[in-house]
Amino acid sequence: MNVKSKEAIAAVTEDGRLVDIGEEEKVKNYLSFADEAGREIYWHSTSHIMAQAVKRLFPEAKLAIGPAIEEGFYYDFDIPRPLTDEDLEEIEKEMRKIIQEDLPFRRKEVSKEEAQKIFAERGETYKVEILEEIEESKVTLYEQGEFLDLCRGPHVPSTGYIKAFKLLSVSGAYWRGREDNPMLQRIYGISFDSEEKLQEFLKRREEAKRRDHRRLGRELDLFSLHEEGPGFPFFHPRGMVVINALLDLWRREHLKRGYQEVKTPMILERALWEQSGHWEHYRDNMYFTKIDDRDFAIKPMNCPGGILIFKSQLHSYRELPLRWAELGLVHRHELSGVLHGLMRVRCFTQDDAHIFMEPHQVKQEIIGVIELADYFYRLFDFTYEVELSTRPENSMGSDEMWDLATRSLEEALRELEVDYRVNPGEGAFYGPKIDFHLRDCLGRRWQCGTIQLDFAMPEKFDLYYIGEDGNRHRPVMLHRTVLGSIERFLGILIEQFAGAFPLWLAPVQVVILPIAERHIDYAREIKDVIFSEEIRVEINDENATLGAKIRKAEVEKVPYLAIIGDREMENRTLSIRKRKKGDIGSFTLDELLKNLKREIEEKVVD
RNA sequence: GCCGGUGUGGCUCAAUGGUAGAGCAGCGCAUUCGUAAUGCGCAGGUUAGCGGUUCGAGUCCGCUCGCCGGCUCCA
Repeated sequence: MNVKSKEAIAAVTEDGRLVDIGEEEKVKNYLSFADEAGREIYWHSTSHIMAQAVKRLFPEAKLAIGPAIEEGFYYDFDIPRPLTDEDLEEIEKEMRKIIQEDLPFRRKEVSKEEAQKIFAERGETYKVEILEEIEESKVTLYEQGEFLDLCRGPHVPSTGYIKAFKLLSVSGAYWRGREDNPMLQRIYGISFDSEEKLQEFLKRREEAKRRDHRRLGRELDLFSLHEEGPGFPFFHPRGMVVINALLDLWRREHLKRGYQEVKTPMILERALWEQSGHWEHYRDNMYFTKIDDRDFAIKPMNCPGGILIFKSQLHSYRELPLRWAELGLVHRHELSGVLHGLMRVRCFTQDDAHIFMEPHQVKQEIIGVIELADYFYRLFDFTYEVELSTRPENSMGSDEMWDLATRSLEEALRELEVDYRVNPGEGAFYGPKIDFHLRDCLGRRWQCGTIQLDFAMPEKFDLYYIGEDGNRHRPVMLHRTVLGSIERFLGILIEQFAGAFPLWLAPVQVVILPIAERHIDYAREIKDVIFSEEIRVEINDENATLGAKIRKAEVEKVPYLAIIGDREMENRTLSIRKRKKGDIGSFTLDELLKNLKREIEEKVVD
């Protein structure tokens, strides 16, 4: 938008700064709600309106921060009383008034000291605290009516610009995200430039709930969760079919890429975990037990086990890189409040692998893992986000080691031209990592694949191989997952497909529906043939109408239904119904089998 | 772990402090049916658990546990 239209809410200057309408000089273009930056301004402005409403209703409330987020905005308040849903309605009502009043957002530039004085007078202790950390001598304030906030801006010209909004939820949030700080009340909301868009958003959110893996997992009889094992999921026969179909492919692809499979015990002596550094850095997340008076730990990671295998033999440089994959069941004591269906659990199966290699092989191996992860994610049309996490505070190893490891990861990402974000201080305690994040049906991001480079563990365990020169050399170790946790990945898969898995993953691929009792024998014959072709087939011979059987199969999201009545028996054919599409016509058994096999082989995603 | 909410048959939900009920699913019987729900019947609950208030608690209060939405933390 180069011309200032009536939808314009802010502007971008030629040197790339975002400014208010009215402040603009040398404008490159104007922003509206249609622009990402415009939406952010719109949402941020709505958060100011919400804060104003809260201050009107709760004059004692103290303001913390109120940014725009990916979808919407929030504002944190320190209010003595917990807010209820009724309070939210009152706040919404007040916001409507403020929007009606069409108060202009006024920008003011003041000195930092002056700002501190203003906020101190108003009792806004959090704002004063924020000001203490601002280095610039000048700060900007935004004022609409009686409301004043410390803010960089820009904002929409006036409160009347906000056309439709809704407050979505209240929840607790630590001041500055630190556990030891007081807990504030955070109100989440969203706004749009039309009521229709708001309604569409709310509808989309409602529909997303129907894709929730926790709901579908129960409805499709894939898994269950029980009070008796919080965070420890139970997989049912149908869930295991999906997992095993996935793992079949996983094994084939790993074999193809030169991996070998290993398996290490779930319980290992505490001394091992002390040596690996887990005792020092990861103890709070571990479970412990005692056997014959010796202390053991339930493994939270698979690496020490893999290391013991490595150390069980002398290795030559000719063997490297050694790629050892392990579907390892790990247990981690996660805080009770973070458990979430299959996405966040206390025991999960990592599709782990440890690669032991020579230093010069590092980049190539990282590239290999990135490509493998990409293969799996593309298979399901997942879009994913990549993050590079650097050295955390509580970590082991030297700075040089960390620099080298971090650089290697960066180089591999650059070589493959992968877009990524840097996450400072978020690496593992033994090395930096590249993480792959997938999104669930509500847009929440979950880490799945990870590539962690580790120079520390080989040191701790004195790992070595014999080089070409006949001397001992230290291998570099790489920890990685591709799917991440099988549990989490299944959760994402369920939500991605809303339970309607591609044929190759579907727990039941074909259901045969005999129309009347006299068709059952023939239907069983057909079933046996399909079954012998390793296709997961069931027969619904219960005493119900065809319509009812079809409905049941559709609800269960079975990809193909084969209907058998008098006509089919006579012509030796099957009437085929495709999930969500309906009747697709008559096929001979051979034709059906050929089509099914092709669809399975090609792993068709529709 | 923290903040808030919440917990009634397998599932979805009813029940002014006064006898716990419905639909779906399940089971039985009848029906033998042509592309998303055939009919009738039966069974199923110490209202998450423990304690308290009360003549009387699913309902009010307290504690514990689970779950939901966030925060923090992570695959």
